[in-house]
Amino acid sequence: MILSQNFYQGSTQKVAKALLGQILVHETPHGLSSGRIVEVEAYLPKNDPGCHAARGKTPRNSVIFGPPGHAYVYFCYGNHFMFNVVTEKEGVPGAVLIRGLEPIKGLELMVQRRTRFESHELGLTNGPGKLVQAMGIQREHNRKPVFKKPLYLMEGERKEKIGVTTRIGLTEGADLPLRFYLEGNGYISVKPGADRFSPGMKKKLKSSPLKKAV
DNA sequence: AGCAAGATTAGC
DNA sequence: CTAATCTTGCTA
Repeated sequence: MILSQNFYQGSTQKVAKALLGQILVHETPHGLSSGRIVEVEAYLPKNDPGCHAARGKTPRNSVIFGPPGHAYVYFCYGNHFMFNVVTEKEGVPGAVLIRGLEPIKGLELMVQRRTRFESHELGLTNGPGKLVQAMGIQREHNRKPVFKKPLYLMEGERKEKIGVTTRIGLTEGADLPLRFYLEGNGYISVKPGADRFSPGMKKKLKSSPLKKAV
């Protein structure tokens, strides 16, 4: 069953956890590829400086303010796209970033889409930029519904426990525990406990070394 | 109009 | 550890 639009209209954190274990599917002329969601991050409507919507509505982020169940595809660092699903009812800005997939179908297709990097299977979908590439998600998918073909989410299964950590790579709101993942899964982008800083955060730390980031 | 920063990745 | 790479949004 394809997840219906009302699956996404709840609170962002709730939807983020509910998305773990669900299946992301993309049907293209080249074939079908799919993967199970194993890692996500929540971006909240309120008190979340890390959310793109935190500084108000702009042409780029306006889709997060719109109705739930739509894709927010964001171009980052000049090389990579991020795939988010819009949450909350219309007018309330919230989104969930998909950060890790466990490949199910279309492995060949995924490898093909990422061949130029000669990635091994584990490196195929264990990161937001990677899975977007492996699934063949593109700029055009921005603002498209994810409760309709060709790019949509299906009901999956979750047996694993949900782990929680802070979000990865943020300069603002980096201390909030809004990253959720399936414990023990091999397709998690960054292992819990590993410290990693975004270029922006490094710069920030450098300019004020005394100001320790909690 | 110009510039800095960014929800990352791969390669040294 | 750091360059790559380019769009967006802010500042002048």
